[in-house]
Amino acid sequence: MIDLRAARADPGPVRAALARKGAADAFDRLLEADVRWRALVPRVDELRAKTKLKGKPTPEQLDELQAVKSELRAAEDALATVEAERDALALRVPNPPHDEVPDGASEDDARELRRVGEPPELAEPRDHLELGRFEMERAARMSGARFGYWVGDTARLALALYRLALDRLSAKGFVTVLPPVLVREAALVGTGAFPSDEANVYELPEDDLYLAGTAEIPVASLHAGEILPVDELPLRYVAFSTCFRREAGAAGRDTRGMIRVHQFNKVEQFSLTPPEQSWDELELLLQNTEELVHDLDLPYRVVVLPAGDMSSASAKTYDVEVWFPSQGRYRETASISNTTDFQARRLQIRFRGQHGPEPVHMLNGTAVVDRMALAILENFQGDVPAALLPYGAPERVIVRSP
RNA sequence: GGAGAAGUGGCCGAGUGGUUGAAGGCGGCGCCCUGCUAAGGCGUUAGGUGGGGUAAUCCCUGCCUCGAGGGUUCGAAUCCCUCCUUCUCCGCCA
Repeated sequence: MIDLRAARADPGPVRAALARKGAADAFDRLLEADVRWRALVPRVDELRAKTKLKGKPTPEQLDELQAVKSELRAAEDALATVEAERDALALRVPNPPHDEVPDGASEDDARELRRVGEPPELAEPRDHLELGRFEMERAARMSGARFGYWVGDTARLALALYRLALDRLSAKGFVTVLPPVLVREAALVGTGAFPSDEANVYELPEDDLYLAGTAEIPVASLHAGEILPVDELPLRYVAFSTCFRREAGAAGRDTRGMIRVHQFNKVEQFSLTPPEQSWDELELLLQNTEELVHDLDLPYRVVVLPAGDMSSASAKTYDVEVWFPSQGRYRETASISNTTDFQARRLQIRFRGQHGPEPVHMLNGTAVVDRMALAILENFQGDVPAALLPYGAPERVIVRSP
């Protein structure tokens, strides 16, 4: 949710920023509905004021009140209609991108910040399907395409990866969370996943519940509706969860292997900060992710996503992309975003500032994800980085059958 | 799944149809008092939103909000309905 009052006071810059996300039109329609809404408010307020009495009315007053009331009903209905239109439009306006975010809407428009580590020289790299045990055909017979079992050493590698990330972040003061992954619609609206990315969310209509595509969804709602004491900020969490995505619109992409599946596990960082601290916090979350990838000896690069390729909630997103030898390119394995006050407005998470309650800023970022375990398999062709050995990973992933 | 009770401001907690957006307490903030500390005194302190004024972090003013949404009534925190949540008991269960 954008700051509507600020936007109508000075719409120019907001509109220009939103145009970079392709949302200038949505913004215009919102402002137009807002104008109509504000035009109706004074009349309704005036009629409501007329209905207020301090004691029992006289018979003459009663007659007058009846007349006012029917007029008021009509005015309130009109207001409610316009208000619903305005609110629906407001949900469709994304968070304006930060000035440093590049233009463009495709992956190719991302701005590369740096490359760290050297891709390995491999004559004939085997891919993760050969190096790990995923049982994709058996999974497909059970659950369909884009599912896989992690079995044996392969599973232990993944578990060690999660434990490494959870331990590291816990040591940095992030509070560990195991959240619910079945959530109501409000949690998805609150993070901006609805209505912008509705098609990618699994729904359980019998129970009015949805499967969260990331721990960001339930963790963002942890403090929904609260006014937080300022001395408790920043609040930092690290959550482990299974993530579910329909991958609608990804037909034909990454059809081979475990790169893009409907269900995966992720360790996610999440911060709530005062507004003036959120850009430093974004760098901190990125640094945490880079440390993990670096300590896993994975070659990677960092990019800034272009305005049109970010989520609706994000003002600026860094992706950490790890080298995949079987594909000969870097692939996204982490996404770190500052949603500024966008989610905080929707979820009404505030802190008590100098001049009353203000929305906090909220940030989320991948720490580690299953896809990194695939990269580990491919970059070291089955050998396991030393950092994972204390967490129960095998020194070398051996695939046994059946 | 069945039966019952309850949801009020940052927190606790009064309030069963009309000067109640809401007593009192705690916490917070300001001032005073006291070598320091502790204690004490006085005052202040819900959120949202529309409009107006100003150099303004400010002031004036309208409206909405007592879990959410509907309804009854001239008038609802208070009565009715639906939903959500919490607690107690029973049943089931990793």
